[in-house]
Amino acid sequence: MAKETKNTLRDSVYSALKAMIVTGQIPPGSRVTENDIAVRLNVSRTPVREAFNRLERDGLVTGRPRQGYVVTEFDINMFREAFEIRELLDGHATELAAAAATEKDKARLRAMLAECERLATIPDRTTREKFQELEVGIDLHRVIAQISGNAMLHGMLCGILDKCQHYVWTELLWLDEWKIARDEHAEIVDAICAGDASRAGTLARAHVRGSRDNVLRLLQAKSDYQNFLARAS
Amino acid sequence: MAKETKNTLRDSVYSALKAMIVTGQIPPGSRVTENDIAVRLNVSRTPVREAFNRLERDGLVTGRPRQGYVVTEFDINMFREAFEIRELLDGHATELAAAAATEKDKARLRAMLAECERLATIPDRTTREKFQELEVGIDLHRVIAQISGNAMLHGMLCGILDKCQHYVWTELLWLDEWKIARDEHAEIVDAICAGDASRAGTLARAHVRGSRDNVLRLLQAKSDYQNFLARAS
DNA sequence: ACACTCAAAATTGTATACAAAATAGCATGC
DNA sequence: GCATGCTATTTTGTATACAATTTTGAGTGT
Repeated sequence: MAKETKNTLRDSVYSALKAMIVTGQIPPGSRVTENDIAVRLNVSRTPVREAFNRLERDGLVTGRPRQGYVVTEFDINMFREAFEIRELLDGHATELAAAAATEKDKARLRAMLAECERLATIPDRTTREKFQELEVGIDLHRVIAQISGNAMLHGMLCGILDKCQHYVWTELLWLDEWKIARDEHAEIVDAICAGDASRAGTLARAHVRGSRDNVLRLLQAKSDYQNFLARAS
Repeated sequence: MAKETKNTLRDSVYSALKAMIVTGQIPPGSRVTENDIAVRLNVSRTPVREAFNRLERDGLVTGRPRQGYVVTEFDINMFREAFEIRELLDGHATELAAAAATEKDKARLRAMLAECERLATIPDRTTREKFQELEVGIDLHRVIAQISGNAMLHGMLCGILDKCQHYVWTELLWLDEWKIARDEHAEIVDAICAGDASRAGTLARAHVRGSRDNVLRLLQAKSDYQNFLARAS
């Protein structure tokens, strides 16, 4: 994941807070106060405030005047919305990337695929390694968007991926294998390397829909389970 | 334009600053200091800082540590990028809206069309009235995105529209008539009212491309003219 | 036991003071 | 005359003090 911490405290706090939220250390729905974070990171409230402001703009927290901040809870509906947009953006970015990719870009994409494959085939791998595989898999999409050459598209796609990242992670880590996703990634990269924009775009859109369905199925199962528990009590 | 000023100073400052930038009162490329704005709006630097932070996140200003803020200059390339994304989002939003619009929504869209028509046919109208026509025309797209039911899509589209608004305005205000845009808007609304999602989407995408070409032509002409001046001197 | 009031605690909103860094302008040396 | 280095100014970065508001909880009256 691209660490872009400038030298200012505000940016450090922003990165730190974002990481805590995205990785679920601060769970969705929990209330966070400026003071908590300020004390925890040993800085004053000012940089924390600014970090919160930016996170609110990112949609990762929501804050109401004089009532503090709450880590945004992502319900199934928001997830659907996000992936609907992601299908559009990712599909288009992949089309553009297929037309724009240089040899260096293609090598980079292939290297990421190889890294995924390596991480996937480690015997008795740890959670950390599964986590890394997911991370590289998501990063692949970021890099494709970057290759597309449309900086604004890249920025917006990164924003959406950040928002969904925690959910994708917490849900998908339950599975042991993502062979389908790996194969799909490989196909997309192939199409990009072949310069087949139309095919790359189609594959990318299908891939996003597939990921969405995967996570939705798990979210639904969890929801059903909780309903079952509630009814049983 | 939707005024969403909460009761906090920060939000007022944000709205005020955004309005000043979007309308070009603070021209692109100009440097703005926190103190200027603080004095101008008679508040302390704190809320101004936070407003700047949010504007930076919106992409309306760019700030580098200890060097202040600069109103983002939108070059032709960024404009192309923005409209490329807008075509995707607006097209999709319009498709969704055609499927989701209630009778009340349809009435609202038709009322906006009528308002455009009224403003366009005022004899000897002032710049203010031309300005209003453009504003309602852009708002139409915001409302369509809202009707789509995808809140995230709506938010992202509004962000892009804000970023482009100043450029669209300053360029298009040179023209006296936008009959083509008005006709296209009417067709789109018709398709939405008829529930024809596919046609509505296609029309919307074509409309965005048309608007883009209009503005690009003017931007290009201006650029050519400045090159001509530079070479003549 | 329940509801209502009021006060205290917690928390953000705003202002301001001070520190750190960058820029600009001036003076000095070559 | 030009470059270089230093200082003075400007401007943001951070901390902190205080104000405003919301929440919480205890205490009292019915």
